[in-house]
Amino acid sequence: MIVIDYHDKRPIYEQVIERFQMLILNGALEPDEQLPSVRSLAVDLSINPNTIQRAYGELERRGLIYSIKGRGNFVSSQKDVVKEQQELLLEDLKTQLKICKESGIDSRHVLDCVKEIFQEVKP
Amino acid sequence: MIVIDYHDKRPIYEQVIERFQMLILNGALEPDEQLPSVRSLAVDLSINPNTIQRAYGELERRGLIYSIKGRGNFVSSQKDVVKEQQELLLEDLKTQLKICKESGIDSRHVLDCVKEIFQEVKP
DNA sequence: TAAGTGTACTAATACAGATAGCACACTTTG
DNA sequence: CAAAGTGTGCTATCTGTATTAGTACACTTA
Repeated sequence: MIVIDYHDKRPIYEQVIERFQMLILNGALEPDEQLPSVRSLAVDLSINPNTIQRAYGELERRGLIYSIKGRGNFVSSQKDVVKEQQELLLEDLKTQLKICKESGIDSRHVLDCVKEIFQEVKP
Repeated sequence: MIVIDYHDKRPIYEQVIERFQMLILNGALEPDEQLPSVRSLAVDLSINPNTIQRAYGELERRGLIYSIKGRGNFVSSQKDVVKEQQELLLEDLKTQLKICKESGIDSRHVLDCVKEIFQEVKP
């Protein structure tokens, strides 16, 4: 379910956050579905439980999951939160777009990238 | 010419690199134009000369500038390098686009962002 | 009761960012 | 020629963060 890329220079906990956030935002993980326990996931990924806990803590802070002591962590069921996090991703996208624009890249090249990633683009 | 944003969590030298790269890629800095000296820029920005040197070293590694001992650093005059760096920026953009797509964001919303940043988009 | 779970805390290690200071070679300018 | 400015390289130090390790406690489930 989760894969750590050690060639990625970002910290492990950030990778865990990003992966779970994707799975929640695109609906692969359904509301109230249980996440792997802190300890079991730590064993699976061969990393320290503290690192997983840190990631889960951040996901909870974002409202994407909720935790129940002694039971586990579960996917949040609020659609507002999904919308909100997607908006934040679009803000990041805008930042990258601005960099491209201010670096003299033509909008045509940018649109080509969008088409390439999203395959089909509605007119 | 260069502004450091201390609310930006990225390291200072990366900000310096990005700012100069933009100025070079969009043509604000012309080929063979001299950059501020390591020491003078360090004084201007109130940061350590080593940090500037690190940024200049990376810009030189990318082929965007060249340095002459005892004289200073100057903007490179090779257009290939500009193209190459713009391609790298587009790769970063693709990465962000993939994240958006895999997070269940519709291509319409992405296109809206492109339109917003680039104002006018050719059909 | 025992096992599994979340949570909180401390300690230790490792690395990167940034600063400080120094030394040397070179070029330009007076 | 001498001085000032420049790039370059080096070491040392401080700070913050990431990560691991270990422990302890409260809660839930089987």
